[in-house]
Amino acid sequence: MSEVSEPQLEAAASNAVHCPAQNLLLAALPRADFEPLSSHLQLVTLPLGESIYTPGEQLQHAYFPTTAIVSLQYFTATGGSAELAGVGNEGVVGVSLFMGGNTTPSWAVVQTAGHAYRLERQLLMQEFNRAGPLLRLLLRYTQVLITQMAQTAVCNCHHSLEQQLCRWLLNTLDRSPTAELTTTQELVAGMLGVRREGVTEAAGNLQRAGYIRYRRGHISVLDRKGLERYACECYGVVRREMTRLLSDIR
Amino acid sequence: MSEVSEPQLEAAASNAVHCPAQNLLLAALPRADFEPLSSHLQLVTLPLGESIYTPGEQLQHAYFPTTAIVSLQYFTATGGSAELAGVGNEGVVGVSLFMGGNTTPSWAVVQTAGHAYRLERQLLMQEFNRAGPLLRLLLRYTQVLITQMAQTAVCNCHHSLEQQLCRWLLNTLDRSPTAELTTTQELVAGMLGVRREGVTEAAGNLQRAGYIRYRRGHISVLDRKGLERYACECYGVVRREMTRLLSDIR
DNA sequence: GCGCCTATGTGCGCTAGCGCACCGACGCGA
DNA sequence: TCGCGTCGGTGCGCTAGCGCACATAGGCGC
Repeated sequence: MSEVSEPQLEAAASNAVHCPAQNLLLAALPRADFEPLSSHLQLVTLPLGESIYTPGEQLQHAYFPTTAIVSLQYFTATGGSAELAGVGNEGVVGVSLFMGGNTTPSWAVVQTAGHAYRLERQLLMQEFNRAGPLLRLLLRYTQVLITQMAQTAVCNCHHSLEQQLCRWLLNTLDRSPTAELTTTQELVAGMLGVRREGVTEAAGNLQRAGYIRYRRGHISVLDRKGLERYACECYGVVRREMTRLLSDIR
Repeated sequence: MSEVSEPQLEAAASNAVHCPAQNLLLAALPRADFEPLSSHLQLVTLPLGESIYTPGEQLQHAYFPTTAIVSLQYFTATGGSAELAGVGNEGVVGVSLFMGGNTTPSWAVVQTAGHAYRLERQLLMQEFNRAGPLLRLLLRYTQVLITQMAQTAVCNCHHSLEQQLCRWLLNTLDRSPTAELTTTQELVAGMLGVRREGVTEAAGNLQRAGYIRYRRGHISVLDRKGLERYACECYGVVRREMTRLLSDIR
């Protein structure tokens, strides 16, 4: 497990290409509600493997990813692991802040390096407690997160490793700007809670089928439709629920 | 799947032994916040197998179980099923009401017949939108639900059928007044997302070990400590999180 | 008390995925 | 350009749990 260190604050000069509206939740916030927060949003760089939070750790910030992808993971007492859900620019890391628990038994680990805006706990809670659009937005998103976890539970139980891999690839693809993912089979195995060798085999099959191509730490998706056909229902269920819950907000 | 019918409203005469405070969330509500709701809480009888809600169904009530136990379940396209979480007198069925989605892709099915108080959507939302203790209480509980689902996902992935059975028995036991559970191995199999025969074998082992005894539709827990030792960490994680999140409310 | 429905027991072949061991080879950094 | 660390490929025996088929038996309703 990587050290828990402070994410690096961006120098103001490099902010030019970044903007809070790259995060869909922040973008969905009415101007009047966004304004008071905007000056307090700090752009941070999230390197691969960084822990955003760990079990029992008191959260001090909520993170709104723009280009980074964060994975909510649990690590078992016997060294196993499993991804519970992923968070990209459609969401926020740290729902336990406003749900009231402040910590969780799981980790939030950066799965794809990138950027996020973070907001201090007090400021988030101030705005949240005004019971306005931010509250509604965050609760809606939390329901999306619940759906993801539920579907992960089902998928672990009933679907083959290959189907799960398809689901995972599609989910990650939806949060990526390109069709090229930077990750190793070892990391993917950790997400799916299976052996690395199992992923090798499944990925090999998908490559032979022409859906993906990979080499040392990179996976390119060649045929998205193909993956969708191969994937189990779980991908679609979460996808639909995500659009349903988050689209009519804007 | 059983028909979705209106739960039976209790005749006023039989209310004597029932009381909203049997539900821990309602009991935790300060008097001033409980009062305006109290006259609108309807006692309902929930028979085994009844659906409280189904995928896509617009929820009209939230249900606060007292003696009933409700199971949140997902049914796959291929006829499989899995329990995502259970709800007893510690919680509420229908969090999607106040989370804003109003429906979920899953079912809520009565797993142990009993009673619940239900509250109309509008009334719940009125009180919820006042952003007072009820809101905080319900969000806290929702985090407990999230923890349950997360742990279910992990457990499905890493722990043996026997361990999962122990976890399930303990969870159900915690929500039951007696050490005698009324359920069939077939139903339990549906909850755990495994074959009925698998449950027969696992339950047989637990019986041989002296932890439980069962006969046609009944399971008695003889040695709770034994089950706890045999169970995986998942039971404890959820249990601790539940006490942490819900105890300091009262 | 009888009959039947439904819950439970059991056996058997099968498969997915595990655990382990070891190899090959890519590509980064010096 | 070389070396080495990390990533990916492969083989093998093993086990948990599946799918199916069928036997047994508890207990409810008449």
